[in-house]
Amino acid sequence: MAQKAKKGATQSLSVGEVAARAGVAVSTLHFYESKGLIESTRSEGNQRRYARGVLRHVAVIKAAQRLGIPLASIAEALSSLPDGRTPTAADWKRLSARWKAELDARIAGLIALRDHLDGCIGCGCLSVAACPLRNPDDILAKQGPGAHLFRRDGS
Amino acid sequence: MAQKAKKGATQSLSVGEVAARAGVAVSTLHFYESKGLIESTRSEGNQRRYARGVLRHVAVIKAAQRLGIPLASIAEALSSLPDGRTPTAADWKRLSARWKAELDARIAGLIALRDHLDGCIGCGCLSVAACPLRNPDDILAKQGPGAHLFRRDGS
DNA sequence: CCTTGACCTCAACTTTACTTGAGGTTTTAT
DNA sequence: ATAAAACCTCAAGTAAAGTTGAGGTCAAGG
Repeated sequence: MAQKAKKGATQSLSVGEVAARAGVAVSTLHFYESKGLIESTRSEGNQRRYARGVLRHVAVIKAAQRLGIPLASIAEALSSLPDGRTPTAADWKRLSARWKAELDARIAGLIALRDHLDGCIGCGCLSVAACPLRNPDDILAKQGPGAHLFRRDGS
Repeated sequence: MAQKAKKGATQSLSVGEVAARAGVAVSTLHFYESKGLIESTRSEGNQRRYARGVLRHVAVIKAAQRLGIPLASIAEALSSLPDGRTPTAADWKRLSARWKAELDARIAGLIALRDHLDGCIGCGCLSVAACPLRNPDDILAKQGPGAHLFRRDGS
């Protein structure tokens, strides 16, 4: 549990330190790196060393995930940052605004779905062609949840 | 594509007919059956035969899925019906009311998340300990989305 | 020195919800 | 009667987001 304090040289962080401070597992950091979400340099002994900024980087990733954004989309968004730099406040503002729009859309979809459900509770027809709860061609499918709750594509 | 009209004897449906009418793939019906979500009898030649009610059964499953309910929960809910009978309007009313509550909770969680996001867009701190967007211990995590967007457990 | 604890790689496993394919049988239509 | 369409089973593949394990290396304290 307790992370042993390394010597003062905290200019770069080890994977364990990042994991502890960012609140994720070491394996997750490995995984993120394999997906191009974060970067690291290596020590002489081939161990990962991270710049302090990686903590913020991970923070952005986790925040986006809580918004329901798939990692692939997050990776894409982060790759739009110059030099793969650590997201600045301005970057975060831009990214979060973009993701907020998706969140809004999802909320709207769920609310529409709920409204239909209210009607369908009394109705009970569930017709493939006519029931808005069933019909995937109506507005709900345009932005709503479903089997593909959080669509991976940008369509 | 076009489903050839079978002879008048539509007392029981073949898997292809059910697939066409319910709007799902044949493989999906096999899969649902393997999960105990639907049932079938067999013809002399070992082919699946479904009662008409299976269409409604599939309708309920699909509707629940659109609400974001995982198949395992749907299976559990359906198994609470006497004899695994086809859901009646009353059954659907009960089930959909239950699922509506989950939907409401999810919407509330997303809205709370959005509100926090609004604040965080200007803030940008994303502190692991203090930022509500990051902190999994706050109210959002109690009912909200996240990595585990639609929780599988009943907790 | 030498034992831990932290780290390394790579492969395989987990879950959900299905789809795809191979190899073989049944039904239906002509 | 026969050919085509539909069906059968079972195994394996897919995608997302990681986790777990095996086998081996690195670093720091006593």
